[in-house]
Amino acid sequence: MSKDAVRDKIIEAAKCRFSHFGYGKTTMAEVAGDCGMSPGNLYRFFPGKLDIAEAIATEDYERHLTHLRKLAIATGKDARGRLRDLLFEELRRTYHKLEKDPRALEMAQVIAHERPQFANWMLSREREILVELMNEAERRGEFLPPGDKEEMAEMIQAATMKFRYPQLWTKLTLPKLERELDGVLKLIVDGLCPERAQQRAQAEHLPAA
Amino acid sequence: MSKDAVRDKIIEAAKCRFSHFGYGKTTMAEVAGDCGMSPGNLYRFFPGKLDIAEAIATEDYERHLTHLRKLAIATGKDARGRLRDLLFEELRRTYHKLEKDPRALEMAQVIAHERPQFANWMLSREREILVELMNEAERRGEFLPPGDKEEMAEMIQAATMKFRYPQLWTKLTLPKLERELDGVLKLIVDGLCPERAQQRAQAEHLPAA
DNA sequence: AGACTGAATCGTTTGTTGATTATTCAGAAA
DNA sequence: TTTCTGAATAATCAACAAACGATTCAGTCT
Repeated sequence: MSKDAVRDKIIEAAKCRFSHFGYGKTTMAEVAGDCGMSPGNLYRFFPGKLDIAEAIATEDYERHLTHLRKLAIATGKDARGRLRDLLFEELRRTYHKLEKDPRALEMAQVIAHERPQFANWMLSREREILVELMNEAERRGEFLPPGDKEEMAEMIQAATMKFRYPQLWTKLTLPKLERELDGVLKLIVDGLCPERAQQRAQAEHLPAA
Repeated sequence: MSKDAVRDKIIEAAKCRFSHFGYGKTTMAEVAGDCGMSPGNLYRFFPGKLDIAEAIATEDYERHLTHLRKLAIATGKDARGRLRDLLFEELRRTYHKLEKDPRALEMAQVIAHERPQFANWMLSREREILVELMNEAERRGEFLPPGDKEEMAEMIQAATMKFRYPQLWTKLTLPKLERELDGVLKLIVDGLCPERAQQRAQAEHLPAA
């Protein structure tokens, strides 16, 4: 069997154990046993237990990212709608995952705690997609984000941080979170700047060109 | 001595102990001793140890709120500048407090954990100030926040959540946080909506009224 | 030689016991 | 009667020991 195939087998076995009994209650010996190998041999494929969990999380997140990418460039929606879909999908996914599945919550917490860089990696991958969304918007002439797109993506992430790991921050229910996210989206997209409304009022008084 | 005076004395003694030895390492017997009374007697003034901590935090936060209120209606700054001052003050205060003072961090964590409602109370008090800021802006004709002000304040808080307890979320340094907050503020105030820029462009082509 | 095993190591978790301390309350003092 | 005390209670914490399990590596197998 190829090295990669063995790796996948280990990931599968671990995924099964982790989701059934939890990360903490799964031993390396058990995973090795499920794969028909000795515990020591696992270390030829992964540096440690945590790295197996990380591999599982990475695989899962990559799947999620391809989904988000589709939303980012979907036809039949304007840029605002696509951004909304993106952010809502993100919110719903983590909400449901952490809500109903204590195993997933445990893994998320362990990884967040032991591998702080992992969260940064996820954010940066998602930022790429936000940039894609803005590039697509520019291509379609929908959007004129002032300034650097990468920086804009960073700011969107900062402003929507509350909705990224919702249950770590608040005890709000999903509907409430969704209403708030809609509000923040509106804030981000429309702004509340003074000239804005003045301009809009001005524009309404112009004769239709 | 009046009941209130005794209460204050207890708060003073506890504040002294908490800031010197920490909440966990301070016993009710010690606080009572400092006040020249028996431990049991404390319970005629406070329901429990945690309530003393809460009273201290409340007092401290009220002081902070009056400071914020001044910033919210300060003359010589436009609404945007006042909002910026407000949010920056909030960020700097908590950053420094939690950064250099492990005792304050401990108290914040204990209260946040045992009295989840307290954080909500703080948010709602701050929201009042945001509403004041917007009312003042309206009075001065600086601002035209569309829609309900209370709701707008809620959204501003949601979008700036990351900067409220910065060290719980990230390991970013204060300068980086400040740069990000500026970016988010820009996002909030200006928005990145398509029409916005179009309108601005349009407005530039208008003859000066 | 390279792939693998499994016993030994060593850090972590778990469980236990004793001490400490928040909280209560029967009664003493005012 | 009201205010306060301090011993009694019950919950929590700290320290220590035992068990467990991640990781290593000397040695076996192919």
